[in-house]
Amino acid sequence: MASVYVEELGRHIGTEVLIQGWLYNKRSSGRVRFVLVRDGTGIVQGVVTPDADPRTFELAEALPQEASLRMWGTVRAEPRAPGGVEVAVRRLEPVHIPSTPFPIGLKEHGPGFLMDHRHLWIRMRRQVPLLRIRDAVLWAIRAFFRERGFVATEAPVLVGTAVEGTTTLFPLDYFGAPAYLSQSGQLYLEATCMALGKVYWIGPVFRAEKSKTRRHLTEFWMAEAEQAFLDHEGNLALQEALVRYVVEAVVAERARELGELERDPEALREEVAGPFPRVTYHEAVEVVRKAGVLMEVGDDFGAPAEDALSAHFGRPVFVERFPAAIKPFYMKRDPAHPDLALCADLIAPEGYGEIIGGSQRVDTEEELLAQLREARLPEEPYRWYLDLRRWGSVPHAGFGLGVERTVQWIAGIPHIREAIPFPRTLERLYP
RNA sequence: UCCCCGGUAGCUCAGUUGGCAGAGCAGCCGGCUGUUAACCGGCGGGCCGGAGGUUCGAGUCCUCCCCGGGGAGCCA
Repeated sequence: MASVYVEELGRHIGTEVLIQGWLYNKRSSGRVRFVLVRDGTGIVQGVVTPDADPRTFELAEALPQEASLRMWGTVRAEPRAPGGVEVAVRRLEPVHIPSTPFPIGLKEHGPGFLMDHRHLWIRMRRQVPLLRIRDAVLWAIRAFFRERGFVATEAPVLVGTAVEGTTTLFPLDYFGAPAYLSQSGQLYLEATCMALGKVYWIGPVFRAEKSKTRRHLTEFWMAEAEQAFLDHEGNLALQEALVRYVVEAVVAERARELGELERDPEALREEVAGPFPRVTYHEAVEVVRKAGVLMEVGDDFGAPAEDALSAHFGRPVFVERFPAAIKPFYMKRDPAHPDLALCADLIAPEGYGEIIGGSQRVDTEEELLAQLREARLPEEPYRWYLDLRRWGSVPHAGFGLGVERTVQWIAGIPHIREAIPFPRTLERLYP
């Protein structure tokens, strides 16, 4: 008999099926025993009565949590069941019976304990739907870019040049030469977009920031896009379309999982329904100050400032045209205001922080040399990058979207460490 | 790097002005024919993070260290 996944059971009502999975929980009321079996797509309750064979009836009482098993039985509609169906069990067959109790119970645990057992924690309620939502976010990003003719490409993870400041790089020894783990694939995407027109990649990037907050990881995934002949305005339109597309796709494909996380899909939809508000850096500073958060013009937005913006607009909001002095060297200046950069950050609603940073890039060698000098960066490591401005340079723009922050926002979870299977944080490299 | 909170049973925690180490869950044994983190009865389970100090006496007070969590700065 071919096996069936829990998520498909609704199509098999009245027939006998085989389910292969793990024992999530069991309950007993004397002569009626209940086994909750999970298989990655969902959890279903099997009902075992003395009508089943004696071995099966005994197993329903004796199997410990996380025993792996095969379960044969008839699917029936059951209004009391969370998924609407349950299985009248004919036979249980263990695949592996643990000899020691599973460390993670169904009651509360502390974050330290759970993180020590992350490799097992990912099997539990909340973690499974969360990782399924992450999957949907990643597929939606790929689908969006594919529909628009972007070419999926790759940037190296081992690099010899820093994109941003060198203090946040992980250094390593590359056969005796200094090298780093990449903080961003952007510079390389600028090169590939001159070859392929419009490109994107999704990959891991690394920041050696000593950040201990609920929205930081040292290793996280970025979805970065770069398009030739795209200007600042077009860049914002692209980002807005992407974020709306991703939210709509996740709401459509993972409504059940959002429900399991008690995330209201309609509230999410509403947040991305209309055009995203846009404010300039200077307007944003005013909003933040009126909200009572102290900051000076010329400062970057801290977490309290982002939260104030987020609370004020209640939807994703673009903050554009930051002072060039607080932004990286590769951003093009606003021709009307040379002290401002043609850039924007997208701040997620509900205090989830910045999820996108993007800009139009410098497109002449002279400007780039001048801005490298202003940033006190050496010219030599950027020789190849300067080359891009020597042969057929064009206006171009792009952005990077933080995948985990996006998952965190869409899933509505308080801590970013649950938005990736194996988070890397300041004090944690294991498991 | 700085600030705040915490570390007691496998897990989550309580532990009074310093005076015999506790509960719930998990485990084991038993009960219950519809349970939804089921419920009911019983049993076992401790280097109170580590070192030093104060004291007749320290889980409790003091000092230092280690570990975890939250936040700042920085960032997506």
